[in-house]
Amino acid sequence: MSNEMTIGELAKRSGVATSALRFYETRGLIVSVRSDGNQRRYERSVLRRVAIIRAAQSVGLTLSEITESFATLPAARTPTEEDWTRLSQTWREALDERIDRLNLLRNQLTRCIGCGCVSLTSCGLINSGDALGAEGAGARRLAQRSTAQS
Amino acid sequence: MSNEMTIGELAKRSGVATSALRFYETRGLIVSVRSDGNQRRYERSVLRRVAIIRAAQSVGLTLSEITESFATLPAARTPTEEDWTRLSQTWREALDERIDRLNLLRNQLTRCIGCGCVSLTSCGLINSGDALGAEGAGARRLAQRSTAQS
DNA sequence: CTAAAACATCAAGTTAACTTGAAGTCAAGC
DNA sequence: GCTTGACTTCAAGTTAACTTGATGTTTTAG
Repeated sequence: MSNEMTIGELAKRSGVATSALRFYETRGLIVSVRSDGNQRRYERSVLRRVAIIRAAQSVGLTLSEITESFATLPAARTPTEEDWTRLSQTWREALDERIDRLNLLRNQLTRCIGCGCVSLTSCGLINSGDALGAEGAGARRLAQRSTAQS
Repeated sequence: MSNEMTIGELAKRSGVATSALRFYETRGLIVSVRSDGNQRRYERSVLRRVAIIRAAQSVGLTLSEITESFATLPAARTPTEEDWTRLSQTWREALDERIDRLNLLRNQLTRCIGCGCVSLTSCGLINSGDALGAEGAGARRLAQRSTAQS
C-alpha cells in the first residue's frame, strides 16, 4: 500500500509506455524520486498528471504547450482540484478556437461544393488570406497555414 | 503568355516555397515537364493543385492522405471541376468527423469543469476508452489517443 | 541464493514535412 | 560576353514525440 509506484506500474495504469514516461520526465512534465537502487518511484498524483497530459494531447496540444500550462501550477504543493480545473478552462478555450477554425473551413468548403467552384480566384477556403509567414524548418503543426494567392 | 510557369513563378503565386514544391514532386503530388535546360515548367493547372494541397493540409490532412485522395483523380486528363468537387466532398466528411471528435472532447471537458472533478475514475475525457493500441515509432498525429485507465 | 523480470542509461532510429547548404548549370539583362 | 539571379541535384539538418537497442544493475520469486 505504499504511496509509490514503479515505472512499470505507472505505465500499466496510465496506458503510457515506460519509454514515454521517461521521456516526459526529461521534458519536465512529470517527476519521480529514486529508490535505493536508483529506480524511479512515482507519487500517486503522477497518475493523474499523466492522464491529463494524454487528454491534452488528444485535443491537439503539443507537449510544449502542456509544459507551459503546467508551469502555471503551484510548484511547491501537489495541485488541487481547483488548480486542475483552472487548467482545463484554459484548454477549453484553445479547443473552442480550434473547433471554430475547423467549422469555418468546413463551411467554406461547403460553399465551394455548392457553387461547384473550387476556384482559385474566388474560393475562400483556398484563398483564405491568413498568411502566417515562414517559421523555420521542422515538422508543421495542424492548421497553420493556407497561403495561396491569385 | 505561355501555359507554363517556372518553379519560381509557381512559388510566388502559390505562396509555397520552391523547396516544398520540389518536395511535393518527389512525393508525386504534382508533376512538371522539363525545359531544354532541365528546368521545371509547370502547367497552369498545377497552381490549383498546389492550392488544394495546402487547403487540405490546413484542415488536418497529411500528405499521404492527400496523395491517396489524388489517386482517385483521373490520371490521364487534367481534373475537371467535378473531379475536384468529388474530392472536396470526401474531405468534408473527414472534417466533420474531426469536428465531432473535438466537440465531444470539449463537452466532456466542460462536464469536468462543471463538476470540478477532473477525476481519474469518473472523467470521461481522461478515461475515454478509445484505446488505439501501439502504432510504431515516429511522430504522433492529432487526436490519436487518450488511453488512461483506472 | 540464483535466475528471470524489471529497471537504468545513453545513443541512435523513426515519421512528417520540409529547409538549408554545397556545388554546379541556365537564362536574362546590359 | 559576362555577371547576376534563378534553377538543378543531392545530402544532411530540423522538430516533435517517442521507440528501439545495447549494455549493465535491481528486484523478486522460487
